[in-house]
Amino acid sequence: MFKISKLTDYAVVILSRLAEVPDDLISAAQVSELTRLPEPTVAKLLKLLAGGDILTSVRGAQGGYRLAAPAAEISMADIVVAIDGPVSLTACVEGSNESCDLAPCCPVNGRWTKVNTAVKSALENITLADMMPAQSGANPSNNKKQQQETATSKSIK
Amino acid sequence: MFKISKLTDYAVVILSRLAEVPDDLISAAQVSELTRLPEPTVAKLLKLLAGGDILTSVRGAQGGYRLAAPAAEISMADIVVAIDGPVSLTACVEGSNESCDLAPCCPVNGRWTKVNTAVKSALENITLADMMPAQSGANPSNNKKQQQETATSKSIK
DNA sequence: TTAAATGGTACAGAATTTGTACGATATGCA
DNA sequence: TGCATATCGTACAAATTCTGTACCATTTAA
Repeated sequence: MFKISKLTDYAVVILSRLAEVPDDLISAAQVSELTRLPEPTVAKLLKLLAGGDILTSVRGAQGGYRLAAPAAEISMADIVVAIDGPVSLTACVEGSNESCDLAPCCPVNGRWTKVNTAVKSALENITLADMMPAQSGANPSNNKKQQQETATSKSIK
Repeated sequence: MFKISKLTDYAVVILSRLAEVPDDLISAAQVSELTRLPEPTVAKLLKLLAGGDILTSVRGAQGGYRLAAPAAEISMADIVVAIDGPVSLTACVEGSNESCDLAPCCPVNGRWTKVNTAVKSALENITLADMMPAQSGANPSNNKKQQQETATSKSIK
């Protein structure tokens, strides 16, 4: 159904918790407690996020994880890539080496690239900071925008 | 991996074939032959597309399918919705009634809506015509629209 | 040296997607 | 009227992918 994986969803939950205390080093066990997510899953996600350079990890006793950059500099695209791998909507996207049996006669060969690029830039323009609840001084002007979604999709047809 | 379903991919292949002969009525068997896709799968897709008002169907002998609108008026969002259902990246998106166990303590509650909207509008700004190979006499006026997409998604943030 | 914590790999269960089949319904034609 | 053609709707099994968990190796502070 064209959805983001549950793990990516969890990742955002974890990251926004970490964004609240950007200077503290937090262990997987603590993150699990903060987010109420199962610890093995949390550990796996933290590893993936660290591998994607979204988190900085410190090994050894008293170690843990910390955001590698301010929340406003971490895009949704970064997170999705870290968890789910490169954004490639189909095998037909340029750069993907997967073969397509229909390639010779396929009329849309290579065309998905446009869609792929569009979706990717949509994800690049939303940051972790945008995903966080409006903090004390933040702007509370989201409600209007959210109701647009229905109207927008209707207007197409 | 954040990808579009294979069926949606097939659907675009089918639709672009049909777009080449917008006035002809074509049966599922013929579409199968044109696209080299298995017939049962083609039949299923055609049904879904007809249900989504992307194709017009004519029942009975000499019946078949035909595009319900010019290719330039069919957006990728329409196609994705017809095949995969409404675009809802996670359960947390407004409008979805799925419950989320973490709702009470979830810091990103409702925030996915922004991402959802951004992705949706990216899909709405690409039409079936954009997915087709540049035809001889076809109107080559799609390019402008495609550059808008980036601007559009930017304006979300 | 020991305990705390991450890093990497492997794996079973669950959920989703994919592809297929079958009977019902509608239409054109002889 | 009766038959052949072709869509419509539903149901289902196989295959793939996702999800969650466990285990052991490696690193570092005390």
